[in-house]
Amino acid sequence: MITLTSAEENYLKAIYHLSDGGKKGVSTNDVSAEMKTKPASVSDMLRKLGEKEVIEYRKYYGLHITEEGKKMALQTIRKHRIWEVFLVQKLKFSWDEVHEVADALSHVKSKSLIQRLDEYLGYPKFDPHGDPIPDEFGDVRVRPRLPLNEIELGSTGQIVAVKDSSPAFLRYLDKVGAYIGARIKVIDKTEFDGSVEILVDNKKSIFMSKDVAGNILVMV
Amino acid sequence: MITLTSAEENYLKAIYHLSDGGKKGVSTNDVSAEMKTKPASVSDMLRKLGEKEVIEYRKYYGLHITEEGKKMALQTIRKHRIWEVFLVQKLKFSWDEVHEVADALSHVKSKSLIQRLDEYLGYPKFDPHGDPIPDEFGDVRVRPRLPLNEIELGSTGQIVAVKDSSPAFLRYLDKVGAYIGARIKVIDKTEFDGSVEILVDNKKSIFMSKDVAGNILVMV
DNA sequence: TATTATTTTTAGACTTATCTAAATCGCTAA
DNA sequence: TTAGCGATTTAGATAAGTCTAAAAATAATA
Ligand SMILES: [Mn+2]
Ligand SMILES: [Mn+2]
Ligand SMILES: [Mn+2]
Ligand SMILES: [Mn+2]
Repeated sequence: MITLTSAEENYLKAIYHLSDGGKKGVSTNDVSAEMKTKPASVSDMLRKLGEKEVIEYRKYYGLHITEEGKKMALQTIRKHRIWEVFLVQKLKFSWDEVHEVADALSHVKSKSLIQRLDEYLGYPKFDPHGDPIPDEFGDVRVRPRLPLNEIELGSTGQIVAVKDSSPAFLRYLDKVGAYIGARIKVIDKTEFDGSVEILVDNKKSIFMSKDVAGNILVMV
Repeated sequence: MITLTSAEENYLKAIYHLSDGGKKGVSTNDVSAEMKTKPASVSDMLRKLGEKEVIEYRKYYGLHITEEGKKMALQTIRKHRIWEVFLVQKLKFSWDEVHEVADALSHVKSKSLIQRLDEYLGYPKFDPHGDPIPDEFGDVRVRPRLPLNEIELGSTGQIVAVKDSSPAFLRYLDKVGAYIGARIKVIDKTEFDGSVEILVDNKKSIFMSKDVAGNILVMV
């Protein structure tokens, strides 16, 4: 049975995201940028993760996550997202405050803690940012979703997730009144700059830049 | 502002308990036994805690906890006990399973997490083992309480806490039907071996050895 | 009080995770 | 085809927390 330290779990989770769920190879510098640690530290960590066979690592050529690595990354992601649900739903944190705390909580080692928490929360399928929560086997419920700026003029849909979970972006969405679950309709699109205007819940109209719209994911 | 690592917090908490809340001095070996680490490791840690002035440490002569140290220990204890309440009340852990997990959770660094959790739980005053939860200023609600074996024959009272929180002891209490909050009456005492017999909630009679009775705390 | 026993500390080693500085590799542009 | 640049790894250092073995200090006992 492979066990990972908290640091190893964090690196593996970052690698899973960078590799787009295992589809792409990842470089040392990619990981360095994501983890905000120096490339030298990353090299050392990649060697360790390679020895534990959660990644396939070739010196100077980057890495690929293994099937075992994917499984473990998904379990870490599962814990992280379940804790985020708890913090927002039960403790009334706002969705821009939970990432760091959930990270710390997700490293607490206990067989039953996450099962019981999951049960307590009613087996949530998505986290506060709309990201799917893998089940205990690592299976993920995929929802087809598109960036808001790619939705056709006149179409309706529902905001289901955000690509950017940074506090700055999330607080901006709070300010303008966009939220996960909102029903939207695209009422104007400007080709020139890619900006869009949407109607939220048939009430409020919001104008947003292409940049913002590209980070909002919609299910049509 | 003094900050402690998780290990330092754990040592300081142990020291607080060993010193009976600051009343007694504590030796290196005491701490070693409590923490299950070697005396050599303890010496090193005591030096660090001394430098941070949470204890007053004289080589070869043991230590005394300082006022600042007491405050910090009480905050760690507060977090630990609040998490224990959460695990038992909300996640349905049994009271013999929560200590380790609560320990890990209590080291998560976040200004607001414990405040919000405390609020969510309705500001509990006691943990699942009947131990008082210090408030955010470190103030503790003291309840006068006596070991069950020191209660007079014929007296009534209420079980309010346990001295021994080991899983083995707690599971034994579960088995015989003793629990925090139970109304009891001492219906027999044997001078010879110190054993007692009690009536729980005017229904069930329980016979217990002096050893067991001495670890049950009663408010008369 | 002198010797022995116990307690405590020091010295040196190991592990994990990080850094800086220096060396090395691989790719690309001349 | 090779010089040079950027990416990557290696080497060596640091910090925290632990250990074992040995030294030193204190306490107990004869
Ligand atoms: Mn997150
Ligand atoms: Mn999230
Ligand atoms: Mn406890
Ligand atoms: Mn407790």
